[in-house]
Amino acid sequence: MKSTIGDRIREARENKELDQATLAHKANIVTRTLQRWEKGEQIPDGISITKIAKATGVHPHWLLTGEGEMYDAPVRPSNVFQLPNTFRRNAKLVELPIMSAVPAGKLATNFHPDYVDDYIAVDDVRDPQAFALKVKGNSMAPRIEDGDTVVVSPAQEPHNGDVCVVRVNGEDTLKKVKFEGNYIHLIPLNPDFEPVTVRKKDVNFCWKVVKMVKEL
Amino acid sequence: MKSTIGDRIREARENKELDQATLAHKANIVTRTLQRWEKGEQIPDGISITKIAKATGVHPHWLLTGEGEMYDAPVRPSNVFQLPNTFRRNAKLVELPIMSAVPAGKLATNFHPDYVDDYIAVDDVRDPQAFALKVKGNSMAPRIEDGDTVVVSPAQEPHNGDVCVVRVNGEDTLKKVKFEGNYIHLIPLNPDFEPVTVRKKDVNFCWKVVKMVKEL
DNA sequence: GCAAGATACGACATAATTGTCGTCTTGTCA
DNA sequence: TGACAAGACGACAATTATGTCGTATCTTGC
Repeated sequence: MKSTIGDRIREARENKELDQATLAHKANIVTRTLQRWEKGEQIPDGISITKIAKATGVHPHWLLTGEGEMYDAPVRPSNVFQLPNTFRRNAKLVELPIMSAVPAGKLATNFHPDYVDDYIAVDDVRDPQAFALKVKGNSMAPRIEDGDTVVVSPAQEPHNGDVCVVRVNGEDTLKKVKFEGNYIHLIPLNPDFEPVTVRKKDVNFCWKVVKMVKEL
Repeated sequence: MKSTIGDRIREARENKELDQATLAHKANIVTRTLQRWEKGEQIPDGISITKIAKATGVHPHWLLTGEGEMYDAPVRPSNVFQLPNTFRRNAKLVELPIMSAVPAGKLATNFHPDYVDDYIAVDDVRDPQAFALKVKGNSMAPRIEDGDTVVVSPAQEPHNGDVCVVRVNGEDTLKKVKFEGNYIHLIPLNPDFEPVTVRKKDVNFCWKVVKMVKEL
């Protein structure tokens, strides 16, 4: 039972948590057309496939053929650890690896599989790249405290006000972000800490936090 | 000046030395349609693109977008699979992908990331292109046996007496090598097998084996 | 020059895709 | 219960792609 282009378009869209109208708009087509692709009633041309791939962040090769990697390797911590796709496709409850971020400076081993020390079960996380992190430090207190676990979803676009895991020049922090031109403001929730403004080009990645788990 | 899908179709076809009629037949379309694609007058749908890619042996991703590699690398595995550099920098302990070589004949898919089935941790391997292979066959017994894992370092120049992974006319073997003019002697360690002499130009690659891991 | 093979392209009918509009269903939430 | 968002889908016209046929151009080798 192999998947069709339509199936993969839908999977890519749902992983990004876009509705049909939004994705259609991004790809510069109308909703009805996207529906027909997803239903397998019609087949998109090459240029449209490229647009869909760009809008959903998946690899065009995967979208086209179903072979190879769904997402680009560099951003996916999944080459470190990945659950089989079949495990997630029809599952609302998934198990995610918990990585412990090592102290800054030891960049090379950050998010290394050797640092997977536990797993957490969460529901409704569809991003196959999602994983969990143990928080160190109290800059986000009281909402997020030292020792809490956060689930990050790299596939999702971060927006103003979102809490994100941000790596700036090799240093990882967990902050609320605000975008302004070429700069990003990193705002701790804890008033004991000062907001920081960094240049976008200094940011290695900015991953949206979609869930937070606190152990009592 | 960027190339279009049509340009790439033509390039792929000409590299394979197919005429329009032959390729069109392979892809189950008519010549006129192929002409219109190559001229950029019309745009093929996704399924057609896949067929063209298969018939010409190029990567669908390249055909579609012009990005990435056109072909599976015959001499260099780095584009096939590479761990992000950050995972290796300053690291003595690295994790390498284990590729399983698929049967000869399926040359194009040899060492393809889809065939990465496991990882092995080794220390002191600095070649960022290094990867691991599961050995098939017993021609190197008793020192290297079927099922063992070897680490190859394509960046290193092989010399007389080194054990290498050699691909001759599409067939992979693991032998001790000895260079002599335009010829290479491939010497099995197992006396049950005979040495073979091949011409250098028939050798697709010759990669030095730097480590061998045996599971007990 | 001539023949053969490969490519190019116009014209036309057919087939497929797309955009637009309207209606229907389902699930969610206040 | 009603309002609303997301999705599904039928119908129609407009657009685009495809197949078929005929003819023209261009090498290449004899």
